Order: sequence, then structure tokens, then C-alpha cells
Amino acid sequence: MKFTTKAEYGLVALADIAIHSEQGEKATTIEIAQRQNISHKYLEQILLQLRQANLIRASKGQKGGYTLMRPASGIHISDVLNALDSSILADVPEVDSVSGLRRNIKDCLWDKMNGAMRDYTDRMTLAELIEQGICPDDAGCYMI
Amino acid sequence: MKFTTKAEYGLVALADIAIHSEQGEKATTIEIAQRQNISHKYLEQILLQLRQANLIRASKGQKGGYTLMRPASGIHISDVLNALDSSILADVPEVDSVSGLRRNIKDCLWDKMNGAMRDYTDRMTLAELIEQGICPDDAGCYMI
DNA sequence: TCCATAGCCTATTTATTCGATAGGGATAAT
DNA sequence: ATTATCCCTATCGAATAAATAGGCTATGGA
Repeated sequence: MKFTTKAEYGLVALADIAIHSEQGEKATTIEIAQRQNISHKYLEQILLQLRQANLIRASKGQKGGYTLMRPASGIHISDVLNALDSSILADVPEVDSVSGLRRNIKDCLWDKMNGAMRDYTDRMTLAELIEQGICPDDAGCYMI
Repeated sequence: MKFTTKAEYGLVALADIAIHSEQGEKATTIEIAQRQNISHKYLEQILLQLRQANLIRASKGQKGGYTLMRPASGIHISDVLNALDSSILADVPEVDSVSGLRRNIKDCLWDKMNGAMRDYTDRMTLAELIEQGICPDDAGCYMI
């Protein structure tokens, strides 16, 4: 897993679309790119992935653009990260042996951390991210 | 942050050294590499970093090898990851603006996750990793 | 004393990935 | 028909990870 700018761009773009969707407007790639200061060609690829993951709806042609498929409160951060494969799930090295040190590292470190990340991002929504200062302190995201 | 094989090699090697240290034995690069199935030249670089971080002590020459600098219960996973700069701290993209979406993403996502990772690895020790099945369920590692 | 055995250190190679760029195609509104 | 927009794939450059290579230094034993 990585905290990539791609993930950040995706989240920012979705938030941008969300805000305009609420006002019944579509947001175009170029508009978003300008507002959020992102390469519009790179953003294009990102929006493509978000659409293929059914997070946004695209309309082609003139007067086209993007809107959210569902309200921002129904979009979880994990949805976005998964869609962009900036996935929470790191590529945990395969473990061949059934037990032993490698196994412990996988079970007690990599998998636990991945799990905690997933829990947290499963819980948090785009809507929460948009609202100022809403960090879910109650997240209760244990490393179980 | 990444779950690199380098970090895994480092942890495995330290555990290997720990086990031999307990029996008053030194472990050499080549022995460890063979036992743990790691490129010994790559392992050499890793052990170098671990020594420079004062996690292991090296003796040169014939009959040389490595021993732990302190007991495994005093070595925290974060010590190892930091030493190998497979640091828990992801390179969180800089945020220029004081507030806004980017800020929220940094504060509510990247920083929180980093914090949780750090907490967890600060808490867990090499000794716990070595013992079979000791996953600290009580870690109480919140995303606060 | 000499030499084999270890660690020490830096440079280089290879493969992969991230961010970005490029360019042509499809579609819908005007 | 033209224009604006999304669609899709290929490619590039830089950075990084993993591994390889090779020479240097120190230590203990023959």
C-alpha cells in the first residue's frame, strides 16, 4: 500500500465532483484539473478508473462531464483506493512455509496493518472527508 | 510506507541472530543467508544498516559474526523499520494550503494511518515476533 | 608471520512502478 | 458538420527496490 498522489488526486477529484453534483452540475475533466491543479491528462486516466468502478457517471459529448453515482456519504474511502488500486492491500510477499518467522511477520505485521488500514478506510466516507475537520476520532480502528 | 522484502529480510535476520545470541553464538552473514534463503550480498547491506543503527554488534575476522546489542524484548519493530528506512512514515505529499481538501486528506487519512502504523510497530517487539502466534490483540492501536 | 575468514563500504545493474505525456477514436449537443 | 467531451492504449522519464559485484579492512588461527 502506498499513499500515492494518484489516490490523492482521485479523492480530490471525487470531492470536486461531489460538490458540483449537489448543485446539479456536471464537472468536466479539464475544469477539475484546473480547479485542483492536476495534469488533466493524468486526471483523465484516474477518472476512467473511477467510472469503471461505478463511483462516477460520465456523459459524453458537449455539455458532458461527471456526476457522482451515489451520494458522497455512500462512497467509502476504501472504494476509491481500491478503484485506483492504490489499494490498501500492500503486496505482501508470499509465504511458502506454513509456519516460522516469515509466517509470523505476515500474520502479525503485514496482514494486521493491512487490516487496520482497510477497516479505517472502510469506515470513512467521502462526505466525511469533505466536511472540514471531520476526523473520526471514534473510528475505533483496532489492530485486531 | 511499504511492506518491502528488505524489511522482511531485516526482521528475519534479526530474529535469526536473536536465536543464536541466546545460545552465546555469533551468526555470520552467510549462515543467515543460507538458513533464511536470502541473497547473502543483499543481506550484507541490510546487516550493515542494522549495525549502524546499533541493533546488532559485529565482530570481524575469523570466528566473527553478529550478536544482538540488546535483548530481543528491547528491540521494537519500529526500530528495525526505521533503521532500514523501510520507514513506517510514508512520504506524505506536502500540502501547501492551510485548509481545504488536500489538508483534510493529509490530516484525516495519511497522517492518521501513519500514526497507527507507528503506534503498532512501536509497541511490538522482536521477541513477540519470534514467539509463535503472539499477535498482540490488545494492541489497542487506535486511529486517534 | 601469513593467510583465510569474516565484516565494511560503495558502485553498478536490472526490474518495476509512479507520475505524466501523447494521440487517436467514439459520442453527444449545437 | 463541428465542437466539446469522454474513452482507451501506448509510451516515456524518473525514482526506487532488489540484487550483484568487487575491492578494502580487521581478526584469529596455523
